[in-house]
Amino acid sequence: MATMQDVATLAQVSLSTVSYALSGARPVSAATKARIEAAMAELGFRPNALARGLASRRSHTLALTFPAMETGIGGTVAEFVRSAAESARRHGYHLVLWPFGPHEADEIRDLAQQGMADGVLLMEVCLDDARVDALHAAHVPFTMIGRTRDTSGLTFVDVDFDRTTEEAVDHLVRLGHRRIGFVNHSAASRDAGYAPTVRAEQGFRDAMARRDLVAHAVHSDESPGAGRAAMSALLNAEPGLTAVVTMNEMATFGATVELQARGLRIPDDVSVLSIVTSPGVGAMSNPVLTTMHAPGAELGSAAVEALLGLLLGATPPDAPVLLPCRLEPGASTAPARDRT
Amino acid sequence: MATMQDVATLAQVSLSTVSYALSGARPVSAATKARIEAAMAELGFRPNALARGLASRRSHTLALTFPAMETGIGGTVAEFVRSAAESARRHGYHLVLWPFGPHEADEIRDLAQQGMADGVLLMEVCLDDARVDALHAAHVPFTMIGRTRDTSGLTFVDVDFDRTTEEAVDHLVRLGHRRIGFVNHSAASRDAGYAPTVRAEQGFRDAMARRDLVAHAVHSDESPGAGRAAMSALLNAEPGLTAVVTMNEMATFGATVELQARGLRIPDDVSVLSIVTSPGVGAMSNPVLTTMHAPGAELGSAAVEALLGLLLGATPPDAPVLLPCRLEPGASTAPARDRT
DNA sequence: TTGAAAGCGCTACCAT
DNA sequence: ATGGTAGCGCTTTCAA
Repeated sequence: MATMQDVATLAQVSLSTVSYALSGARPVSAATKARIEAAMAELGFRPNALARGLASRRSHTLALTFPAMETGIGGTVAEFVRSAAESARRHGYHLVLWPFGPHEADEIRDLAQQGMADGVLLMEVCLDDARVDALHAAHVPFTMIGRTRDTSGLTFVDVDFDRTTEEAVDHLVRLGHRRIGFVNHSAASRDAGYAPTVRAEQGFRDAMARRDLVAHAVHSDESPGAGRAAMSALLNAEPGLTAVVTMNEMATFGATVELQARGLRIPDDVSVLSIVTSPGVGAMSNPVLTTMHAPGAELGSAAVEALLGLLLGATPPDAPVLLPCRLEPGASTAPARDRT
Repeated sequence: MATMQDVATLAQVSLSTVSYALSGARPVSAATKARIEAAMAELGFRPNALARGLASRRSHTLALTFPAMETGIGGTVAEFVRSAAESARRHGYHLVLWPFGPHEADEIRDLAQQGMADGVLLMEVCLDDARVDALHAAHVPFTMIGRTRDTSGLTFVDVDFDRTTEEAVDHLVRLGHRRIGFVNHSAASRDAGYAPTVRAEQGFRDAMARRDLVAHAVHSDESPGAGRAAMSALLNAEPGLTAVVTMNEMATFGATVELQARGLRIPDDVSVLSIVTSPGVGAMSNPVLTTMHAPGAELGSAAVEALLGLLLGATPPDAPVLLPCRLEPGASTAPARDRT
């Protein structure tokens, strides 16, 4: 492998000039630059990333803590990861995956202090998250995907749950629905401080209250069976239900089954609107679900850019990035038909 | 940040002894080792990964080319990525994501030559793959996920399509089915040399031929609409069809819709067996699909271990890893009922 | 069992 | 506009 010194010798310039020609950190005459580039091409020179990192004290690598994804995650996370990796690359950075959960704050901090990454992207942040404190204390630059309860002084990107639930309810209310249910993630996730579970429910309740409507919200484990039971519970609590908002993909599939089992047609009798969904899940149902697709890709690039901003010295948290889910029309929502 | 020299000074030993105490590459007396460890703990010492990599000429990082996932990827890839990242970590390696497609062989080679990664995991390998030639020519250690047409001298892990299709057909034939269809990935993917499309169809045809059965195989784009059309084509070609094997998740959802639309019940009239599936997709249908789940996680760790083997000098390709998909019983396959 | 020192291949400062 | 050079924080010979 050719080194920078080899290039310098061949181009008959000093090593440092080659370095500057490459980084552009100081002007190099067109003539010498041309000779250097010719030499680099001839030798097939590739600058050594580790040497560069060691000398410059920047690894040009970002770390992404990769969630455990026990269950039906996948889609949204995959979109996010891919977008983050691509965005990092566009900015000349690598993305490394650190498969650590919320309880391994020390491991994450230790790795960060090994200098393999210049900053950390923290996925699936909980309302109270030990990793946040650990990284903060260690002065490791990081941005959160999601956000803790208190975000003062922290950088984050997140789904705008308030706006998403507001728009979901708005969509249904405009169709004439007034008896609307909500199938959330599991009670366990809420107890674990999983923020989306908490924020979405609050958003849904607020949106309903704003319209003087009664909010029927239930939790469901991430399985069709649990979703079916949740739908059943919802219908028992409010027999006149005409629409349901779901934020739990596996449960949604069970919920539609329960509706069918009761002889309720989608969307004629009950509208189903699935929010914060992965790409493609809407198409997996019949009829195709109306969904509000989680902005995984946008969050991925936004998170990378926020972190790079931090690295460049943007001490104050830039305008927090809050993105709503976009409505993707399907065939599972329709005007309300009274069934009381 | 404390350096190794700081530790050495505090422990009153030489820098090299600290290094050896850490790596174990040469014996260090228990007493000095204890002093060194105390010093490291006191200083909160973390060895610098870049310096280590530069000096040892090993980055302790593996690169994973991350597929573009234009289409319904997601689940299986996510499983694979997570498992690979975890396995790498267990072995003291990092996993970096390189978002490059099959046509960016040069970029992948260049990055590999920057020394940021000791080896490359190549996902979604095509039958003829430019990346394979590029990496081979550049002497970059790599292992393929999937395999090219000619695998001589190459290391790979892959789904055992022969065994998977054989077991799929076996499962159905044991249930009395003889008129069995196959819904494959798109014709475009076959034309692009996407190996699973080619290998699965061949495996299906072989399995059917072995039993003197007629193989009805069709391609379908990755969408429910295309899947529905494919199912329709299959039924028109063979009205007496009693079972269908699918290897296309989005298409599977459309296929079941087409069956229902024709008044055919699953599994009473037609059995559906979905192969090489992502986790959880079976549960998204009603009835729950019988599936053969792609061994994403197993492939991930196997791929990492194969690559690490290469790095340790295992020049000869170790026993190639070929893993079949495991049957996960659902409610979509049942004994055949003649409909001719 | 331990120490000293020569790099690894760059960046960035101090020169000129 | 260019050159010289001191590190960056380790690994790994070579010596003792």
